[in-house]
Amino acid sequence: MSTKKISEGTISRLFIYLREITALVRMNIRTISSAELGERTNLTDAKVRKDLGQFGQFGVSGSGYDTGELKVALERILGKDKTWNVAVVGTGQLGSALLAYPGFKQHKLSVVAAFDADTKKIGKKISGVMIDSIEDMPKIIKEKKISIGVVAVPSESAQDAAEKLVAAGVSCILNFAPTSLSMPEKVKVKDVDLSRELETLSYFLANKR
Amino acid sequence: MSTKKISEGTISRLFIYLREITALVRMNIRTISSAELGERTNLTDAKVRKDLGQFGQFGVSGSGYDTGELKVALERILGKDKTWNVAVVGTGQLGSALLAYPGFKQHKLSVVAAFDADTKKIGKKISGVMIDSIEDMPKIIKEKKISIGVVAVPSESAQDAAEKLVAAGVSCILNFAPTSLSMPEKVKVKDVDLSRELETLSYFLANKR
DNA sequence: CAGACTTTGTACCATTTTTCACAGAATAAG
DNA sequence: CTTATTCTGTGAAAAATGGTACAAAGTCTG
Repeated sequence: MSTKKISEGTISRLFIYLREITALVRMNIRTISSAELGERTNLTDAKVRKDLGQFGQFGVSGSGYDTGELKVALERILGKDKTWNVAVVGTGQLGSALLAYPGFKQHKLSVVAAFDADTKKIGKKISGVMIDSIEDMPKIIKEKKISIGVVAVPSESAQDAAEKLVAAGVSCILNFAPTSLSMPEKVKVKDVDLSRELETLSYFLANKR
Repeated sequence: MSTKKISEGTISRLFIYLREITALVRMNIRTISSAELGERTNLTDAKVRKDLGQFGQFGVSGSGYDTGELKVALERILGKDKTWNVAVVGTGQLGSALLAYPGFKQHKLSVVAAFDADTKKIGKKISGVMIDSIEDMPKIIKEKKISIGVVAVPSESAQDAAEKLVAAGVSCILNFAPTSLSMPEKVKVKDVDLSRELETLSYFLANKR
């Protein structure tokens, strides 16, 4: 394994490159230059080369990158060959939508458990996933080898839900609650806050010249 | 207006501060120090002061920030005093969920139009919003003074949908399609790509040591 | 009202990220 | 084979971001 640490920005962009490269392969385009890949992803050629360069030398001077080769390399780098198990906490409007969301499966993530505090919901199924009691979380997380927890509860309960997930053993949290979670260093937290995205747009509109 | 450009990161954090401050005001807490605000938002005191400092001097040495005053100031800075109109293109699974999403209203965004290419859907309502034909987009966007367009169509049609929105007059795009949109400089594009967030988590899991 | 304490605003420094720019490698053309 | 062209990989410069530290300003206490 390479020793230097790769920035989150780079990782995020690698997925963008992979998406584009996959489309190119499908179109039977065999090679692409950093300049054109940059064009297609709205990034600069230098950034493309720097990002890719961190993992070795894929390019060929004078002709560019071989799409097929690059696709395989990126998939390996990005760990697209493994599947991870996911648990969703909260089965309200948002939680239910997430349970139905096909994107998890598409990205090798398998939603294998759902939890809710409402005892009336326990034992029922949503999109084929059984709803369990929060109390059974430690047992189920361990049994089903779940490593990603999705927090889809109201803000007030978000910190608590996240702590329970971490205590039960997950190492990544995907947080949909619009609140800042305090988590130990070792836990990876990813906030998905649609409100804030929307608000940023408001700011742009209010301040555009 | 201040002349220097404010970074997107700062803007995003201002909304976090505002959220926290709003909660504090509700709890009748009158002042707060940058240190404590930082604690509550998982940011450092210096960053809080630096962010706020870019818009003037709100703090009082020795006692901190007046929550009521700061709330008003932030709301003004962030344009929360105005309401913006939104149109959603695409009324499939995701589009429908967005039309039902209460977060828009909560953030002074009003979804006043929806468009779909499927003629069978036109004329129907989802969550109280009428679905119109893409052809009528220019007229409706203008009439209803819509400034934000939400792209909730499949990747293949995303670029086209975005271009139509921009041609009709919107200046911000919220893009849910997992593809990179090419847009004129002046248009603000915000990508919301749950897949990529998920994938980044996968990468973290695959490479955590 | 003096001295101890708190807390801001900012200048300075460190680190990370982005951009620039160019030597050298591969290709293409005559 | 030689020359022109394309395009990578990467140092070095520049910009952005984040963190430290402290003077100055305000508050609190007796």
